Amino acid sequence: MQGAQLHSAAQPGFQQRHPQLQQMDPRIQPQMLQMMQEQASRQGIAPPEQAMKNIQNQIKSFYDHYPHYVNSSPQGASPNLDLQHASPMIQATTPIMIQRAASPLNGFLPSPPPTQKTSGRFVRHVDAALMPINLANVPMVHIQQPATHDMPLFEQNFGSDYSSYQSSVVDPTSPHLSPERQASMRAMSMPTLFEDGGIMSSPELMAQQHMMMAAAHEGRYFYPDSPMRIPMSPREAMLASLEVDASIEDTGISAEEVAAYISQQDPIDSKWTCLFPDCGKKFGRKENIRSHVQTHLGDRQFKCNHCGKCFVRQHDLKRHAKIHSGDKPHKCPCGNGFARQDALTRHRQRGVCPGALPGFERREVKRGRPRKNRPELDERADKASRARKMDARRGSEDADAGAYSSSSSPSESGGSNPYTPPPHLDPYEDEAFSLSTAEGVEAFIKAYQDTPPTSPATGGSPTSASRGDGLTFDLQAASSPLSHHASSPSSHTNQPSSLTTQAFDFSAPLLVDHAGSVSPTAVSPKQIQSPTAASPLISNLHATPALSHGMSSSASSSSRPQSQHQMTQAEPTPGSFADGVFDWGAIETQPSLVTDGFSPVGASPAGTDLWGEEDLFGEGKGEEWRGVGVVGMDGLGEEWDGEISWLN
DNA sequence: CTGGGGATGGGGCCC
DNA sequence: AGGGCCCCATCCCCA
Repeated sequence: MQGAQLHSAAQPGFQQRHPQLQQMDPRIQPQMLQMMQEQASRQGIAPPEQAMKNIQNQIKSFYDHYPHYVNSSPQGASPNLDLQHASPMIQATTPIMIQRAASPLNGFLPSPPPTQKTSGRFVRHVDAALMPINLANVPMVHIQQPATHDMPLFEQNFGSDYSSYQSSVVDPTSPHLSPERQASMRAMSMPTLFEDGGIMSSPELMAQQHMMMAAAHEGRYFYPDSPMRIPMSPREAMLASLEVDASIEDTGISAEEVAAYISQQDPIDSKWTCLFPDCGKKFGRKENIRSHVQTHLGDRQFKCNHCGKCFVRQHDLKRHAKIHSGDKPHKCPCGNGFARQDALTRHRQRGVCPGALPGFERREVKRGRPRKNRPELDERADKASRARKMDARRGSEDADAGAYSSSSSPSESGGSNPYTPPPHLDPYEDEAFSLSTAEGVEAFIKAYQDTPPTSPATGGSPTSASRGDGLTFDLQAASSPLSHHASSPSSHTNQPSSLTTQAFDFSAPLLVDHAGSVSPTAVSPKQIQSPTAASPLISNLHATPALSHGMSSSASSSSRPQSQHQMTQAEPTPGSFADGVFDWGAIETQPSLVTDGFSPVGASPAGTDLWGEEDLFGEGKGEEWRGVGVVGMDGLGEEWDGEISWLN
């Protein structure tokens, strides 16, 4: 706003067209106007009359506010001379960012002396970056060397309160800056004023900035090019030593104000108490409570120029500044890197990787919501067996009573949906469904069956279930061996005669070949199938009963469109996928596993056993593989382990 | 789509 | 000055 006014304040002929500026205030020097003219001429925008008046008012306001800049000038009312004597920081040909947005005359008028209290406890945060590029936003100010060597010392002019100066050291070539940031800073570097009466080019400026940073790095906290070896202020030196793109903000909060919130040291515990309302924290060290109170007051003087965040302590600023470099020097043996040591320590203490620290056992990395606690396989099999016995008994009773419709429509089967387990039922947690008694099982099954359908259902039947594609599975054949197998899961491995059993045992993988027959042989993901053909194959499989696990093989083979299946016999790959990937849990640990979600395929007569399929795609162990998984759910609401037939 | 839960980023603060 | 702990916010993954 103000900047925009200044922005339009100058153009060629500006001085001639507006002599009233000097007429109004003789302190306005020709050089000053010349500066404005030069600056504005680069902007190329004509000043409206109102803008000129605004400038007049602003200049007048400035000198009304800081009259001593006129009176104290050894050479009369010369703002320019005041500039030279104002501060060695300004006098030195050093890139110092003067951020005093409160005055639109940045770079033209001397910085005011340390103010008395400015804005109470509120932070008077100044961010030049928010201002448009104009006269008020000249980030780099170069002032020529003073003609005289008897300039006043920095401290004489400004006392010890350097914090009143919102200055910063900016090094666009800092290795801590990203290339993008460096480029942007180079682009933002404005020509420098007053350098030998002219304008200093950006490369020269950057070279000097680099010199100063180098000096700071070597512990020589003087402004370069200064024959007087003008020392930096302590804060400037501190920032220079940090070698970060930072600046010091004037928050307007005095030390006295901070101290006002610090109690006297407790004679008993030798601690200081924070007097800020509703705080009362105690601190054992004065400096700690001081910075604590500063956080209350918002007295954050250390500003990161990269993101604008401010900190109470320079230590925090320095630590923060590292995040902008993207550097993560703290490496874990697992390959992860961290910007901070404590982050690495925490990571290794979690035991989520091979780099776990001694004493912190490595555990499986599993992000996201964990699965429901599942009993061991034997326990699940036992419970499922009990459930199926109940299922079979219920099924036969219902068959006698004609309770099940042979229709595939859920509405025709009384709305019961065998694919929709009641979400509120958990037989492991709900005492109302104690599965140790027949009544409990009955209650569970009934509640299960009464659950309204929430997805397309195929209905239930004492002897069959129908898929959406019209294929009917022999559920009687499925459920009976299941019960048998569930009680002795290991007795059926690799026995073609117990295909339906294997479908829910999942202790061995199955392969559905082009003929529709199911092979229990352990198969490799490297089924012979071109990657391009694999994808449509999966969709075809999904639409057809290619996954006949859990159903009779005759049913699946009879309806398979054989032309779409070009699989050949798989080769067992011991030690590879065949060892573990066919276990559902192991599958999930494979990276990049993608599934299309559960698609119901079949159900037991009483609806207590469900099974469906999932298309799968994954990458791992240097291979890319696709497959179709089968997952079952027993009458207890528990998932069975799944199974995958690898297609490529 | 939503919510739960673990991992990480990062600030406050202590030592 | 720097390391480390605590805590909170956010991200990410999953059900």
